[in-house]
Amino acid sequence: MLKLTRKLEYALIALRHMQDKGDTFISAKEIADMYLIPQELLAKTLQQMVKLNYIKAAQGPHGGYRVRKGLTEISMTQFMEDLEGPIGIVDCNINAECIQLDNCNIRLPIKKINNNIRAIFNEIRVGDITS
Amino acid sequence: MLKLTRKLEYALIALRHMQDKGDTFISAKEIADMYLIPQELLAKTLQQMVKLNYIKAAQGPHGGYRVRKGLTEISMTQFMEDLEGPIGIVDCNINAECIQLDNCNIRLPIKKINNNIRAIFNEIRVGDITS
DNA sequence: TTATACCCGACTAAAATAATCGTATTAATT
DNA sequence: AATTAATACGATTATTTTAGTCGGGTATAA
Repeated sequence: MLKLTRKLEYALIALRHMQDKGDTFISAKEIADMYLIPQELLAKTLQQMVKLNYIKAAQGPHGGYRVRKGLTEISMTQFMEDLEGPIGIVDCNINAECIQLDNCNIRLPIKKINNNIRAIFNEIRVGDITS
Repeated sequence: MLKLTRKLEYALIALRHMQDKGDTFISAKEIADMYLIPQELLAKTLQQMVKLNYIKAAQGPHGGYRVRKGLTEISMTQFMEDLEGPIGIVDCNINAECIQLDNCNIRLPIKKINNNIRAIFNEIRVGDITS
């Protein structure tokens, strides 16, 4: 309940590690070995972040990934939703296709809580975690 | 990601419904029918809440459940943790048995976020949702 | 030309969550 | 006393989500 996914954890760990290394390209393997993360899984996450333009990749020997400038300024909400889709503590906050419709008697207060949580992650920058 | 469980939803829906009905005993069936909740599942949740002394049960025909006074004053944190166990957006906030130990480079900032979320639920009373 | 590293889709495994079933017990009603 | 409507509760199954693996491809430095 209320858990972050491993993917997000791995992404943040990798970002922080890369950030520490400045401009040099870091391979997925190096990070995976260092933090005991399954390499293939990490690689996929990194590839996703390349597509999102969060990081830059270089192929071939001595290749790897490095963080793009400015990444640290984006909010955790955006980061998380880019990687994992919309945040919603209950489904009706996301797809609105609940069978209960108006019959639900806790919809509004739950929605408020959801907004509170979103607000937390809006206040936090990726850089607050990775630098 | 960051979802509440159905069990909690069902529990809150049921509590609110019972609260609206005051002192009369409401059967699991009535609530299940009304909100299209699987009856057996709801029943189990209600039984758990009986054990937690959140509600009172009465067996036999015209039996059912009713809310105990004072329930609305307890915090959502307590409520959620009573029903589903400790809140932790990452595992190391709960069982502390992460293979990475000190090697983890995002432990502290994540812990802060976890505290922020817990703080939200500490501020909210069950009654804020069910009354 | 070889070794290293990214790329990417398909697949499998594991864990968490959700739901069901069967049997027993309780108590109001007839 | 029998019936019926309800809770109690453990065991089991099903579903969904999350996590992880595999295989074949492409790029590039040495």
